[in-house]
Amino acid sequence: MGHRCCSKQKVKRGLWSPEEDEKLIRYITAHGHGSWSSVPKLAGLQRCGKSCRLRWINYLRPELKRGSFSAQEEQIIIDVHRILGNRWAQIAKHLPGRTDNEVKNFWNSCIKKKLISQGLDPKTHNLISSHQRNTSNKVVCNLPQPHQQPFPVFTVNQQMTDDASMEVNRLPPFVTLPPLPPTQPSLQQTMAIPNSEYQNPNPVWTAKDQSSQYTISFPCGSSIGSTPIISSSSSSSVNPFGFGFLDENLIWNAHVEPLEGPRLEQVQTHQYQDQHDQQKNKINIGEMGNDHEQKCGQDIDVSFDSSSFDLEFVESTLLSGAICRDLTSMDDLAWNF
DNA sequence: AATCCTCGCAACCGCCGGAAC
DNA sequence: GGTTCCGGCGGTTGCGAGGAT
Repeated sequence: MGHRCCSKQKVKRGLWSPEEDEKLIRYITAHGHGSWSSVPKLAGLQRCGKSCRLRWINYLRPELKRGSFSAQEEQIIIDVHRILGNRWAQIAKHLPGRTDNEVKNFWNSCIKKKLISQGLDPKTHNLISSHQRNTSNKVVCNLPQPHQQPFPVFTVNQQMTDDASMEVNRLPPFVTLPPLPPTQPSLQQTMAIPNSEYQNPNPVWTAKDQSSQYTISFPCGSSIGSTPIISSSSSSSVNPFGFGFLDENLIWNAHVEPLEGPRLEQVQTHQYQDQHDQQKNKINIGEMGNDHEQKCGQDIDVSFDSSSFDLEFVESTLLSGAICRDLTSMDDLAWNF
C-alpha cells in the first residue's frame, strides 16, 4: 500500500545503498531537509520522504553515536523506561547521539531479556512472582503499567483541607522523586518544599495508596540516601507505582534534608481537575504556618491518585539534570486537594 | 557442507496530532 | 468545521549474519 507521500511516485524500498546515502547526505548538508516530502525529488532519490527522514535521523546524522551501548546508557534506559514506559523517543532524549529506534531495538534485544532473567517484568519493572514465573513462560502482570499510570500524583482528601496548612507543613523539605535508583545520581530530582527550620530528627511522612493499600514512609529530616519504608497489606513484593524498586539493586533513594530556599508561592493543581475545584482547592503553602516542630513526629497520609499523573512533569525533572529544583518553577507538578 | 534456528537491526507500516487550507 | 498534508512516534516485519545441529 505505502504511505500517502509516496503513493504518487515510484519509490524504492529496502536497504539503502551507499550511493543513496551519499545523495541524501549531500543534499541535506547543502540545503537542509526543509520539507521531507520534497527531499527525495530534490535530492534525486527514488524514495519516500518518510524513508529519507528516517534514514537521516537514524543513520546519517553526523552527531549520531554508533556502537554498542555502555553500561551507563543501559542503566539510563532502564531508569527512564521504568517511568515512561515504551516512549522511546523520550527515552532517547536522555541519550545524546542515540535514536529512538536504536534504543527500542536495544531494549527489545537485550534489556528486556536481561530483566526477565532477573525476574523482573520488563513492562512494569516489578518483580515477577515465583508463581507467575513457574506457571507460565510468559510474563504476567496485572499491575498498573508505568507508561499508563507511571507515577502517582499526591492528593489530599477533601476532608483534610481543613488541616491543610498543618499537614503540608509536615512534608519533608526535600523529597527525591522515587523511581530513580541511586546508581543514577545525575537523574535524581529533588522537590523542594520550603521549610527552612525543619529540625525534627526522625519524623515520618507517608504516602498511601488508597486502592492498593500501600504506604510509603519517608523519614523526614534524615540525611541523604535514607530509604523509604514500603509497607503493604498484601504479601506481594510489588508496589502500586509500577516500579521494581524492591529489587535489591533498585531501591529508592529518598532524599530528605532541610532547605533554606525560596518560598513556595503556589502549588498548581492538576490540569484535568475541574476548574472550579482547582480554584477551590488551591493552597498557598508559602502562607502556611510554620508550626511544624511539634507535628513532624506524626504521620501524614497522602493519597496517590495514580490516574492523574503528569508525564510532562516527570519529563521536565529528568531533563533538567539538576539535583535540586525549587517548587516555584515546578509548574507541572500537580496536587489535588 | 547443508540446513535450521536465533538474534540483531534496519526499515516499513499505521496511527496520531498539529498545521495549513 | 472538515479535509489534507506532514512530521513524529511506537509496533512490527523482514533480512542478513552467525551459531548450532
